[in-house]
Amino acid sequence: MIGMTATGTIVCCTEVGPALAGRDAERIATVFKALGDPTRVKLLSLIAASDAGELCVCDLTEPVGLSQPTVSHHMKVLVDAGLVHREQRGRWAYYRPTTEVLEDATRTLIDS
Amino acid sequence: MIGMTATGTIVCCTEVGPALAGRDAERIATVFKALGDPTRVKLLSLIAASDAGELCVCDLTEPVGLSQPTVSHHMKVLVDAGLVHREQRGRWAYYRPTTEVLEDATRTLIDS
DNA sequence: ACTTCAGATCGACACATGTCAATATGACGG
DNA sequence: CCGTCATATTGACATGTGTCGATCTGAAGT
Repeated sequence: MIGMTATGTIVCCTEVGPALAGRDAERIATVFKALGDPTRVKLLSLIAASDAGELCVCDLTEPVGLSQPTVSHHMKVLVDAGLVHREQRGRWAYYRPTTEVLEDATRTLIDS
Repeated sequence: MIGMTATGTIVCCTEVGPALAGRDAERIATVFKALGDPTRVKLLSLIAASDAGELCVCDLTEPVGLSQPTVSHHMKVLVDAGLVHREQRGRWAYYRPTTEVLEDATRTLIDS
């Protein structure tokens, strides 16, 4: 926006609405940051596209071509961001996507 | 998924659909990574919420409390990700959000 | 042309992040 | 209980990232 001071100088800056609160911005950034890595994008898409709607780590290491600890680490990031839900059944850990979190983050970012 | 080998051993892993192609995953990750920082979340929300639908750098430094070079750097990241459009008018550079990119990334991630 | 002003780029620094091998944990089967 | 299997955690390392001060680039105005 272009305005003008009392002396006639053209200025650009005008007052602007308040930014998102710091905590909100950090919460939203955490969600997006979790998806800011190609490996985690692949992992989530694999789970979302699976027939059963859930997969365990052993299903995931081979498609992404990374070691088991690395996949485990990435899954923890996705869980901490609230993007997937972890359920232990016997020896295996099953992961299922929770799509609302991504939708909420996007809405909060755009609407407010 | 739980299956069983010819010898009767219970196994977990079954074949699974192919992951997103590497380039698609990287393209999507670039978009989300750009939003994976609280400062950039604030910047985009400030622009999206502004009355004119666009803002210049001088409007943005004060709300986020960072130096001009740092804000400039963050805006470049957002532009490179395709999340905002940059237009030079006179001395000022105006930024406007391009929401389709975020929607597309989300859709590609979830649907395929 | 010289100055001023908005914004971008550069160089440097501290800190975060992705990766792996090695090890720990915890569940199941014999 | 003892071994095995699936997964998590730890420690280490290279690379990436956010930030700033200093400087460069261009556009107006005088």
